Amino acid sequence: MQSWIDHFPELSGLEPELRATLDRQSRVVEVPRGTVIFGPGQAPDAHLMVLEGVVRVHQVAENGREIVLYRVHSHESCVLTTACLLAYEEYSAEGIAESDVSAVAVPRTCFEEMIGRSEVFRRFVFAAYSKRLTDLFVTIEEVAFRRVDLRLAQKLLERQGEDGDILLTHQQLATELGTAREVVSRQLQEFQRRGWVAVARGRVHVADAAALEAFSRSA
Amino acid sequence: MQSWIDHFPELSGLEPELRATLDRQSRVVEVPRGTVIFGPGQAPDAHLMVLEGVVRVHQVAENGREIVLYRVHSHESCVLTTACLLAYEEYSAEGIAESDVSAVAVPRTCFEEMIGRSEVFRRFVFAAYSKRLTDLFVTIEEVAFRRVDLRLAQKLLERQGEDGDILLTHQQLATELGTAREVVSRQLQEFQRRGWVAVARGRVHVADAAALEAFSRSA
DNA sequence: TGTCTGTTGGTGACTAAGTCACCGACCCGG
DNA sequence: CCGGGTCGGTGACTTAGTCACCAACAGACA
Repeated sequence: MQSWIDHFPELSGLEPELRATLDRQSRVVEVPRGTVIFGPGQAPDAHLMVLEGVVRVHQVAENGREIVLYRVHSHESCVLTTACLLAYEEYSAEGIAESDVSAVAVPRTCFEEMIGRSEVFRRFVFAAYSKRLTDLFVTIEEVAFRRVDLRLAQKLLERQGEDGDILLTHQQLATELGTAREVVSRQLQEFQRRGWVAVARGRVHVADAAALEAFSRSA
Repeated sequence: MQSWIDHFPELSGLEPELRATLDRQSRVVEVPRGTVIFGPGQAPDAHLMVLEGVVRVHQVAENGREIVLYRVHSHESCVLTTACLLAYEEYSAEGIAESDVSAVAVPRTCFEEMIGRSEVFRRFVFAAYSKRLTDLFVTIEEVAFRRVDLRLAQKLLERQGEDGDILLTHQQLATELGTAREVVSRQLQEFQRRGWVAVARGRVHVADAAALEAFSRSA
């Protein structure tokens, strides 16, 4: 039998009976790009596991500035929905479907049953939690200690497409790094002067990935 | 019967049978001040719940700079040990006993049994996880967007003792905020000039808490 | 008691980053 | 082809972090 569960390698060892329960009680949901999945005042009612697409989690400060905390990709579990579910806590962070997303919604009762009865499922969930914690540790270290030019170079490499293009505005890049638009503009100018990128309205083209790579590693 | 479990209000509703199991299988450990509880290359072998004392979790960058991520206080659970236990992941963060600590060590098997069988215990653990995530979100926002002088003022208020004294060096305060020692020194000078604090070697005295408070809220 | 040593904090000069105000170029709908 | 909104560029300025260095201090010890 073919099921979404097959797409999650960590769940391959799931006990047959529990696997059937999970399959029966969960359902696939489609979320259009741009939907706010959770955020201040919006608690979800099920545990979400992403099948296809990307969810971006970011923090918005009162002064309006934003920073991207992390992303949830295909075949990852969105622990923040879980945390909301189980601890009834309020978050200032917001989760947005960055592309059209298809995900599996596991109802609360089913989630709890799985956690209780399956070692495999438990390990899956806790692994997702530790990944988030580690991601956040790294983010904090980068924001606190690493120079913006190095981080920008790295981000450009991360987010370039097949053709080396990045379809983001300077403001969006600034949000990725938690810095200001002007800073990104100036750094991109410098990168362009050095021949590493070509900038156009709403787009950055990586022209010399090797040089950017070397630069981003240089400290 | 008197047990350490009584000190954890979230566990008060624990099912009697499970409570007995937990009590029987766990043991209290004493950890002297300064002990590295977990860190790169040091995975713990049990889930830790703090009875008395404080554990500081901080991140050390390659360049040697440090930042305090969060603290685990009495009657809180140290989720990072759990994450290590269940996900076998490596962390760059380090946990240190900031004072003499007494804690309860719950062995892995017992922890898993409790998670599996008790809704109350499950909720306790997940609540601890969400608290950590939220703490980290706030930390990131502060580091990325808030001025150091405001954050320093806030930190001084947080960490002053009964008598208004803070027994930390400028370097230690800098680590609390993830900034540089010189920056802290200069800000403290300015605070002293304004009559808000009195600085001495290895010590800062809060002289006008109200003014610091107003200042730290001023943006 | 004086000396030595490691720790702590002070300082100036400089670079990096963030802020503010403003402008011009571009894009799309009408 | 006009007009409003978005996007990016710029100069002047403030805030933060870095670097190199020194002086004051505390505790160990001869």
